[in-house]
Amino acid sequence: MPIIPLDELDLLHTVMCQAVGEPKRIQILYALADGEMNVGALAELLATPQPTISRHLALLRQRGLVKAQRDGTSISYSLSEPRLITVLDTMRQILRDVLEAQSSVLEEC
Amino acid sequence: MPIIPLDELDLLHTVMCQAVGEPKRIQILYALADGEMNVGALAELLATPQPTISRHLALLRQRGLVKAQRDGTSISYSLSEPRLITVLDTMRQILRDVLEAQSSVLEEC
DNA sequence: TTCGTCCATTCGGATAGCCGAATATATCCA
DNA sequence: TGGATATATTCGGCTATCCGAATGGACGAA
Repeated sequence: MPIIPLDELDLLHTVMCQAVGEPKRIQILYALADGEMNVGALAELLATPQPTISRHLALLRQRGLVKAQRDGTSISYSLSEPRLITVLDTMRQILRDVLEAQSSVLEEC
Repeated sequence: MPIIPLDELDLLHTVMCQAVGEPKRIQILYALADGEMNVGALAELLATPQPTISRHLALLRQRGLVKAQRDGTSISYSLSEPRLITVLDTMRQILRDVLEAQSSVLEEC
């Protein structure tokens, strides 16, 4: 396989990897996997201040991973890329296997 | 779906997401997808100083995502989780579709 | 044992990302 | 219009992470 250009990997990192590079954002993505939800509901469900939720949503929205739809005075967010949940589920499965294979993985972290 | 505990998501983030949270590390993982390689070869292939490569490899090794095997005076690294490449390929596909669907995704980043 | 090679680690400075608090914007209703 | 609700943005400070340079440690050959 040829080396993938660093430009493409930078883009992959910026758009996809950085998006899941924060636990709270992963939590938001999983919450939206159950269906669209507005900002206030997300803030309450995740027990997180509303500006924090809005900032994370703005980042995900700029990357095209979630969609926003205004509904009166509130705004509902939904996943625009459900495959992202598949990716996260696969990573969770890998995580389980890695932890099982080497239960001392995190001793140095 | 119930909320995934924040503890598990923290672990997922620390072990998996953070591992791919740096373009150079993604490049290393793809290089190792073609077969095991030692540190010097990686440094040359990726045109990167050896200490930088070693630091990234140490992080991946601590998380159980690559394996190290000493061979005389050099050390060969290989993927211990080839599924990680599948995950990255899926993210690249999602990236392509997202960019196609919304070619101005990155205008605000 | 000593040197040369390969790899790992440490240190300091710089940068990027996150959060809380405060503030701004937008929509609806009276 | 004016006020109330819902969401977005900005600002300052903090922490985490990266890199380059220098150093340290391990192995093999002579």
